[in-house]
Amino acid sequence: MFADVIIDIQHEKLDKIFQYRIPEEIEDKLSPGMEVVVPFGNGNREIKGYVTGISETCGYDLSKVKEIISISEQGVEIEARLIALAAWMKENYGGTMIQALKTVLPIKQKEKAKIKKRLRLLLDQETGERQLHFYLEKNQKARARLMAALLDDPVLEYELVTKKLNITMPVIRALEEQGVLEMESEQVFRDPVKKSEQKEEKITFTPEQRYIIEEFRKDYLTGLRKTYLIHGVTGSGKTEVYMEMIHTVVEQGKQAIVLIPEIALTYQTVMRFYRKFGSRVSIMNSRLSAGERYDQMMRARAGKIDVMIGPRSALFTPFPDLGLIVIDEEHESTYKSEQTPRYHARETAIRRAQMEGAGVVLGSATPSLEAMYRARLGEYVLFEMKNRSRMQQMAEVYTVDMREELKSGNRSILSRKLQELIQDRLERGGQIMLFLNRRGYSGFISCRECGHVIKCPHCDVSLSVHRDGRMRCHYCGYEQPRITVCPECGSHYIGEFRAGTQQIEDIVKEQFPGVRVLRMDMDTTRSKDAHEKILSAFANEEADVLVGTQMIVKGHDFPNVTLVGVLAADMSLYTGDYRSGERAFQLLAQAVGRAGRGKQPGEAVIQTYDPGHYAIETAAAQDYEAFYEEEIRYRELMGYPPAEELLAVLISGEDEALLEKGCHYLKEYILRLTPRTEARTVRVIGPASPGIDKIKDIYRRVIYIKTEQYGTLVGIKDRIERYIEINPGFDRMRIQFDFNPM
DNA sequence: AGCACGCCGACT
DNA sequence: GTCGGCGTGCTC
Repeated sequence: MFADVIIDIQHEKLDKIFQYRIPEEIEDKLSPGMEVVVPFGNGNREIKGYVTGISETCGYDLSKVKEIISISEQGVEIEARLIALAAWMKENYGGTMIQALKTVLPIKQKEKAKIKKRLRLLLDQETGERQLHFYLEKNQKARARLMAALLDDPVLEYELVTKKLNITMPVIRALEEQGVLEMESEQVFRDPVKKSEQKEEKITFTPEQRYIIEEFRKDYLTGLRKTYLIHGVTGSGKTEVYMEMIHTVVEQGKQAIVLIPEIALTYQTVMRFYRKFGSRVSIMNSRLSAGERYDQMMRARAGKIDVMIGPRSALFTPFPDLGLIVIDEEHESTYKSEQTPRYHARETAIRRAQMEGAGVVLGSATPSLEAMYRARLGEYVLFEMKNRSRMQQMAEVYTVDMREELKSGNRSILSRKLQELIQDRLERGGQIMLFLNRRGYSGFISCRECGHVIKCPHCDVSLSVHRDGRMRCHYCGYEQPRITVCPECGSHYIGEFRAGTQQIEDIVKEQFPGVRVLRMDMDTTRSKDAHEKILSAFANEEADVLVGTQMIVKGHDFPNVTLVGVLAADMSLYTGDYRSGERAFQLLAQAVGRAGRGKQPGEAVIQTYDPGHYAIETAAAQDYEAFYEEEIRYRELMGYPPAEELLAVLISGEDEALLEKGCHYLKEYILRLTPRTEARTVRVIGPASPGIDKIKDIYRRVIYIKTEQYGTLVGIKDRIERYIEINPGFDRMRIQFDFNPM
């Protein structure tokens, strides 16, 4: 008997299956999912590996096949279930089995968040120079190269040294022994949440809450496992409902996973779970160290935890008896993975639940079109929560047409209505949130005369102007001084387009002297705890106005905020993909929902150049149903998901001409494939450039395939995978699959 | 990633 | 000649 083993070495070239002979003594003990020790390489050094399958035959030269040394102590059956899930992911989302496995195995995750190693120079500049001369004299080129680099910059990333400088480990070790440098690895440990007072609040549920809790309980206790979609307006108390459901599950001796978008994973939310479930709750977030993450997974596996809260990756927590998966803010795009396999946590959760006999609960104030569509089809049970729980009223919303503002001579970014309301709030001591989805000091630069936009020479995205007078590319970091003359037509009428959060901050300060403003965007939250610091400062009413990007509208309750201003609603409206309407609606609805979370009623102002757009109209009216009806009609008409299924085939490579040719052949192949499969119902679009068609000198193209059956797309994906393996030229391109991209 | 192997310049 | 450093190729 032979075992398929994936070895525990982090390197692309070794990212494949190796077959080993299974010694007789362990033959009946070994099963897929177990951790084993195997001999590897010339020196037969002992390496950990994971068994993914067992077979009678061996596809490799038998004389070269080695034997498994032993089974690692921890090897448990739970991973076997996750391997089945990984296989499903590979099948449905594309990529290799290894990629899928790495996504799913908690052990692999530990490696994924690899520790950054660095080299630090121990000598001072003078001794260093002498050492450099010494190496040069002895003609030790590699050592000299490293030494010179260290003299330039005394701390170097290990990756940079090995990849860019082409220095190998023995060289580094030699210098280390000579006392020239030291290796250091950064690893930050900290407690997930400090143990604090654990007192359970007595909550009285609204009739809506009670109904859902009871219905779920009835189903669960009679052994029914379904997928539920809770459509609950902001402030309707979804979290309390989740907690009661989890309580039901935990009572039965089972465990629950709660997925939350990373950004909403706040101290407040977590504390609520802590108060209810005490230390049987564990939290995972990106700030936990690799080791700590691993510990959490092992605690879960050992049955020491009942509830795991975390982002997308927490979905693979190896609980011994999983009972429920909750996905909060189900519509968030962070639930879709950006790396192969590009899985969606919603679908994958439903699959895992099915395999392990668990239930799934999806919750959102603005459910994704997909989820609502499935609910309407009867695949999910739909629950509605239409009332805010603590007798709060919905905010009053005003839509302001900015074209009218301009006509009346108001050239400010703030409309008169908004200015008036800000003034009113400042006088009455209420807090204000101003929301704009753009980063930096201002936007891109364009020529008023010929329309030319200044772009990054490598990435084909517009450069952003920063306050220091330089223009930067947000993808590759390229920068150049600010331009004053149009390089195309020579015009001097060239300038910034629209404003950024920093500019808004300045304008507000100027227009309302003495106002206390906090700003939250990519620039101000770069440092570690900046995010929480800004939010808690605002919550403590240390500022009157919070100006920010997307991140300020997600999941935070500020009871004293009674005015929300959306400064440029259109910005998310025309991003050139079919989800832009949905995204705009969600963003606006969320922003509006931030107003009036306390005792006082709230108001919101939406500024737009297109007040008649259905996404803006329905968001202002806070009418999800109306939005859904309009949007689904558009999707059905155009054949977009969820009405039809869409597969994006992403093709990238350094050679543009080769890429064009590859795309052409690929499209031809797909077209040849389709008449045999599903006649005319399969449509192939492209190849086109995705939004940005060049990043870091790598060209990108995309071919879209639309059809009614998901299965058809999976079939096409399989055929393409085989096609590119057989045909030459494709090895110099990268091909990825993205099902129903977000 | 980490090990063996083989090439190549420098030094006895 | 031989020693030691450095690049290359392979791993079931």
